[in-house]
Amino acid sequence: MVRPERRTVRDLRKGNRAVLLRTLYFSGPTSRHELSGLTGLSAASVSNVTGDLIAEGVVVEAGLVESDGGRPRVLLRVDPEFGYVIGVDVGETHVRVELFDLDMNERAKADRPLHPSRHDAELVAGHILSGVEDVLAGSGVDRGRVLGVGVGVPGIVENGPEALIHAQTFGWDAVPLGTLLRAGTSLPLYVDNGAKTMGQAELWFGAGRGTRHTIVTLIGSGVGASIVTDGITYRGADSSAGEWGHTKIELGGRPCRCGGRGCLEAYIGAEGVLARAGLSAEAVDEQSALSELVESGHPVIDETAEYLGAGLANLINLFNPERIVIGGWAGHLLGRHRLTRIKQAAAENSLAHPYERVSIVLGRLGPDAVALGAATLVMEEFLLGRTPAAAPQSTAG
Amino acid sequence: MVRPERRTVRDLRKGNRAVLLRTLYFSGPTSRHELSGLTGLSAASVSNVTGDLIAEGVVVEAGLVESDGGRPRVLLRVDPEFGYVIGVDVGETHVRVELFDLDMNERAKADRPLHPSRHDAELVAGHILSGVEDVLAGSGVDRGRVLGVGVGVPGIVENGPEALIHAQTFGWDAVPLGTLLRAGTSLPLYVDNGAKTMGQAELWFGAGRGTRHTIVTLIGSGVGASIVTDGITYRGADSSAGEWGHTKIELGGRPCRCGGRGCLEAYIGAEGVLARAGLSAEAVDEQSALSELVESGHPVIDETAEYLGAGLANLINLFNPERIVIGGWAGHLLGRHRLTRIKQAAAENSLAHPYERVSIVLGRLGPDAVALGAATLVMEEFLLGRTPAAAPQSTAG
DNA sequence: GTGACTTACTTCACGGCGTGACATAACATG
DNA sequence: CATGTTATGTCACGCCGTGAAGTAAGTCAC
Repeated sequence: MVRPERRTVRDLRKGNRAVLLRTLYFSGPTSRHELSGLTGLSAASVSNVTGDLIAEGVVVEAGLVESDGGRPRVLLRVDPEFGYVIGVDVGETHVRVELFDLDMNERAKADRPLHPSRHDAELVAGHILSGVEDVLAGSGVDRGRVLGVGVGVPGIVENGPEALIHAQTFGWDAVPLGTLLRAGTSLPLYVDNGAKTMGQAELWFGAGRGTRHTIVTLIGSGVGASIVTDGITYRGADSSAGEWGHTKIELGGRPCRCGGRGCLEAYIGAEGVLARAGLSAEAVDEQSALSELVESGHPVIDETAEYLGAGLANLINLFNPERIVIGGWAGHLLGRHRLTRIKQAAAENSLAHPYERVSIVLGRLGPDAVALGAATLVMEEFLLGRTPAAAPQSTAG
Repeated sequence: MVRPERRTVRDLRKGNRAVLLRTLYFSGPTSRHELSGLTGLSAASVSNVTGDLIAEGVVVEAGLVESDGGRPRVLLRVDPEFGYVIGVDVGETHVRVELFDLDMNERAKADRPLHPSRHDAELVAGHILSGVEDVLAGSGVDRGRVLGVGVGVPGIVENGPEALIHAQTFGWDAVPLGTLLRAGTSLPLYVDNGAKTMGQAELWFGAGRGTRHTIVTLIGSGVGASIVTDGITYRGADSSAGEWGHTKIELGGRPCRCGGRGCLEAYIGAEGVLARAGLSAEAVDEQSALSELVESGHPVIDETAEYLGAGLANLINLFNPERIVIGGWAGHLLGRHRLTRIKQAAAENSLAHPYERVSIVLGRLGPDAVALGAATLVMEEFLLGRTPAAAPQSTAG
């Protein structure tokens, strides 16, 4: 049931400010005149609000456009140096911290290796915190100009009053990562599942750009998905939506590392594919082993394409998306070599109507988009006008 | 990507009016004072806006509440007689038209039998139109006071400029039902899939009341689902989302009437269950045959509960809902006798965390809620302030 | 150069909004 | 009937977006 909220005349301004800021951000350098057309706001209001934005320093002028007989348009853009955002990718083998300007240019980076069997929460939190210090030092960016830190983690992120993380592969059960980090920094924090952050990166800057009903799959050793419904990453009742990897595709089928049977992940996750080809994921390097199977045309790969296509078909029937993006390193590998077969299997296993509507494409950002996506969590807040706009030197919590 | 819209100071009023109207509708008789607390609006604004609503005739006073020493509160409520809504259920064997007042009390009803093999679009449209005339005559309600007609149909409803319906079981391929109806009436029309309308009925008045992340399943001869994300029925890119029945639960498994294999519907749809028990759906009466199987404890029924549970588990993993409502006549039958088993299967096949969050319950409105739900489509528009509020005698298109 | 023309932007008065402070209404109690 | 209490109505205020009118800043013809 829709639960609308009351609004005051001031929310109006906040909303229109956000509309303008977002348009400016995604449509690049734009004149006030054009903005008026894009947003539907009157020229007067555009002038008024952009005036505020310029006074705050969020927006700057960016040159003129020559005219053929009139006053030239002044181009406006979000000042990429107005603030900075930090994205963190917590993976199986590393913690990666990246600092971006508002144009999402990477300005500094820090990597911390993780031993695949040691993922203590304190260790990871420590790596994140020291990584943040590193990128601050490395870029020379003042701490007060950082709008926040986004963190993409594996597993389920339960967004209550304090984010709790349940990550089976890390042995994390209700780890309060947010609290751990907040003890070490006063920067605003946003924690989300890594598949969802990667999905948001593809949605904003990659193969999902411009779409509103989109699913970004993340196929690596494990399998996940980010589901975007009507432009918003769907999180469900407590943020664990999108566990596509553990939906059943073959009831009572192959055992999965989640303890269940017949999960999609057991068939199309890298570990599952190798196992089906008779290889132990522990004995070989996953990535090169899978690559070899693909190159050599091993029959298991065609079978995998079938399963993947059927898994996508289920998403198509349930969500009726306009685009499906295949991501993750294993997804890229399979997609590059077997996209036609995957699409064919998707077509065979979905209803004609929704299948016609969807385009299935490969991710454009590569498997390293998790940190970028995590940074967009901060950016999202900024565009909604919820971050301290003109943070002087403060370190808001 | 979120696409916010500019707003003017007038939208503000419209929005707050809608907030108030909706609160009044769902919270029953309420005083202005209480409304202020419920909506967050100031007492002054509540007075102001309710004044408008009363002047329009939408809202009426509904008695006083005794006080212990102060001015008594005046209770307000939406006038159930302000207008009327019509809901239509287009099923396999009948077209049912019902007229409700705004409190959703049924005021008149018309039934038109349909021969299971004759579903010409013109015939159905004719039944709907004559049914509408019947309920108008039967209730004595003036045509000008009808806010609109909602229609629930089987199959996929493609909501473009003109609703196109693709219903395999009816042999409908892109039938422009909206256009057909509009030729015969000038009442506002809202067409949607029957599973979705039933879902909205359960969400508003049944087992889903008060929830925001909800899935209502419709298990009859066929299988569908209505997916409510964040309070809104999810429709996807072109309204065909929720085709749960044709997701694959057993790749390459039993043939389904959709032409595919291994669809959930082939296992838990009434027709599929009977077929698995060796009965032909055409030779027996589906409902009594299934009922008999359930009563006699046929092993196929336990198996069906397993499949159903696994199917629900997939929804739980993907959507992380707070509630799942089992509806449809076959769903009721199975749920009444095998709910524990179904839940157990759902638990076994879903991740622990999202499973803990969800409650799986039986529908409360019975299988006949399709027409009621279709009427809520009109009600929804009314509460958003999009229907001609004080329709004098007109017949808006 | 200069004036006419064109286009982009700014200013301003206006009507509409929600709000808090205050006024009033409508009851119970003593 | 006075007093206290609570619900509701009124009003001036500050803020909003808008259209109309004004201003800025170019091109172009001559």
